[in-house]
Amino acid sequence: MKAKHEKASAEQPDYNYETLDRFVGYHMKRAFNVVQADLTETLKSFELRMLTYTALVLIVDNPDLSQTQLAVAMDIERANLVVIVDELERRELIVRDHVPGDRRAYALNATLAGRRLCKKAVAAVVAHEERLFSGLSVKKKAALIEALSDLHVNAESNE
Amino acid sequence: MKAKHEKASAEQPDYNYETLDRFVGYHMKRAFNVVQADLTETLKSFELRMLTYTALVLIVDNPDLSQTQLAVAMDIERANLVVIVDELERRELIVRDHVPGDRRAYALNATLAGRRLCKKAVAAVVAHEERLFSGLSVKKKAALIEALSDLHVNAESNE
DNA sequence: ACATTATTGTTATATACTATAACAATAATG
DNA sequence: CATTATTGTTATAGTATATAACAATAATGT
Repeated sequence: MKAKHEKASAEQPDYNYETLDRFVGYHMKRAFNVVQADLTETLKSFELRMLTYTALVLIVDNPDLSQTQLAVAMDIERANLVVIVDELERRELIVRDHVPGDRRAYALNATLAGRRLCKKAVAAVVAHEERLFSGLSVKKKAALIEALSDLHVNAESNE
Repeated sequence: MKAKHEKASAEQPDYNYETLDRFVGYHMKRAFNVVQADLTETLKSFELRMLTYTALVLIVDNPDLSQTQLAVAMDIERANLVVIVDELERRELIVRDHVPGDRRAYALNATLAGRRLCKKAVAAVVAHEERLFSGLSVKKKAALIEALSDLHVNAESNE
């Protein structure tokens, strides 16, 4: 008989997950934890976090975006966007350009340094996903993306 | 031309997501946000959060679980489990039973009230998932679960 | 039997994410 | 010109997550 402190075999989980295993949401959470942990490591060398990375990518792909539009695109509250934009601006990766005719609004634009860092970070995230999803066929990966995007794009449409 | 403050058509998102859309992780995050928001609403009437719900389910399905085992099962730090178990204990949904021969450890067990609440909460989560994934065929839902669980179960095995 | 090492649960602390409310400045509307 | 709405910001609170350190206690090694 094993001593009590010996770790249970990793290949043979000895917990009863029968209830939780029925739920897609549970698997989504656990799987996303794995992805997020690896993504966090991947982005660390660029001194980016998931939110600042996402914001940078969206600003690069959508010149002249306003903060409100960026918050909507990221599905976060406007108030919580401020520190994200502040950080990207402080690092001179983006600028808050003034909008002619509207003194309230900014037009967010990436700098050259921002676009360069973005390109590198995207390449690193591509490698991170290739690593994580290497066991998934191209067909299954496409199906996964389709199912997940159906879920959140439809939810965005219903807002 | 539309006035500037008019909301863009919801059916026709006018953002360029071409970079982010390539990433499974991005879709996982966005889709999970949707699931989590609905789950939060679902659990609110039971005064449960996702973590206290998960803990309760695991304790019901695994009598005599230790706190360390529960933390492992939930993939969270032992330190962060304390307030979760505290709350379930305070609500008399679970008890911290002593372990004969080991004064350090507890055996976590659900009370009758805990099992009853768990049963109702699980039923509500079943309905929440049926609502959210109604557009997904049974086959596709199974494929989604398989892909996601492959990802996180494999990661758990590699720890 | 005793010293050493490991485990269990806890406390403290820090960071990040998320939600809500309120506000000033400014634009749009009536 | 008064009223309403928008943009961005500040403040605050709650939750989740990570790390370090510790006391009490069990397991291990000699």
